Amino acid sequence: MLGERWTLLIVRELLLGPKRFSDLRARLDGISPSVLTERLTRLEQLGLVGRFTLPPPAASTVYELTDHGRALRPAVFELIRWGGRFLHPVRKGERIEPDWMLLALDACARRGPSPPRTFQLRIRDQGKEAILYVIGGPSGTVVTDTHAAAEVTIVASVPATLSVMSGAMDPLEALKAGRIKATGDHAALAEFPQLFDVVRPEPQKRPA
Amino acid sequence: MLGERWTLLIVRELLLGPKRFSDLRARLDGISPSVLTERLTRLEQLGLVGRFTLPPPAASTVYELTDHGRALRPAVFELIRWGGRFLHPVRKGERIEPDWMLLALDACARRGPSPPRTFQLRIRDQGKEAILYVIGGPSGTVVTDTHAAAEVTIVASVPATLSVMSGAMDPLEALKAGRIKATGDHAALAEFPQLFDVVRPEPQKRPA
DNA sequence: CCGCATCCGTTTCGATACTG
DNA sequence: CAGTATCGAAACGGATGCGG
Repeated sequence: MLGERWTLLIVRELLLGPKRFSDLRARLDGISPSVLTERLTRLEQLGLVGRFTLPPPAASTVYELTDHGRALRPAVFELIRWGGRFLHPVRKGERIEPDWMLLALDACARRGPSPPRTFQLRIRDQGKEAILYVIGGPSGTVVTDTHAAAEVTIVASVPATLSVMSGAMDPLEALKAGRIKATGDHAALAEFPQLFDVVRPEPQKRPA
Repeated sequence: MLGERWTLLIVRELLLGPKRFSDLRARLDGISPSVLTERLTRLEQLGLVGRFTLPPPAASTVYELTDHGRALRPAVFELIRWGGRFLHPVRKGERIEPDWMLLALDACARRGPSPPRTFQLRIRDQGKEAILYVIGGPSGTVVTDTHAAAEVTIVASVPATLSVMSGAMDPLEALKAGRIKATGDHAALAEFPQLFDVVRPEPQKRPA
């Protein structure tokens, strides 16, 4: 059901929420409309994706994961965690949508105890921005909104975020070097990487 | 790296141990030799698979996962767990290799506390047999050999094993009905399903 | 615009035959 | 046994068109 090209990538996109046909097309580099149609139809038949028409005035079609589809989240997260090992350093021309980082940070959030801090993270790339909250404590989570006040707000690019969360670059050094910006309790910043479990990429191998 | 057809299935096969070209071909229904060659070559370039020549007198080539490849185990396991919801009942003509069940049982083994029993399981289908040990206790595991003595030995087909482990069929009833055979402490048999965390398939939906 | 359907040149696939 | 060679069928990417 999932082994064909594009299928798991479509599921990944829809894990971020319902999307329109053209949204999916724009976020999946190189997919052709006919293939996207075919995959969505098939995923709908399989019961992994539902198709809905928004009420007026929007009145456009959106695709959304069903319960069966959402159940793929742990599998996709494990694939994301695995893929992390090949992500350093980010290659030139590699497009990483900021809100993919929501999945990446969630997939890599430390499930055990971590410092009880709340960070607001604003990830910017190519005019797009994703805002998310990373919450430490007994069980870490990553969410798109929260009532808890963030002690620190970090503004960073996608590559800078990856470097800092993976521990490849120290947050305070990144701040000094201007790679990230931060407002709030700068001291808490040093604990940020402790909120994640990242497989450190070995410097040696970097397949094409 | 993994999105193409066959690739994840090849990884799944190799998670069970090193395999020869023709073994892989026989276990992947419908793959053509040229495609298998292409996929193996690519996986080797990517550093997920290694190719080795066995010392004489065997002197044949085997393919084996590298550390990077083996790191896919959690992702494959999550996919297996997810797929379990579509596995009941087993369709006619659906070929399930007995040793795939080693992966399935391992993927679904309850990670939390479970009854401290050891079961030997002999899964037979189409003249092939897989022998494995399911060990309960504080942390359940599934292995292919153990020094612990098994309290019960179960002999079952693939579909019967799936039915019993998922809780769809009670072990003692399965025994009475002749769907499985057992030697040893029959009373312990009733605890067998407690060694697994299985997503119970909803009877409603069963996509093609 | 959005959601496709259609067409077309290219790539890839599956099946089978064949070779070192 | 481990692939390579070949060939028709299917799938793909890209462009274009078209109705709502």
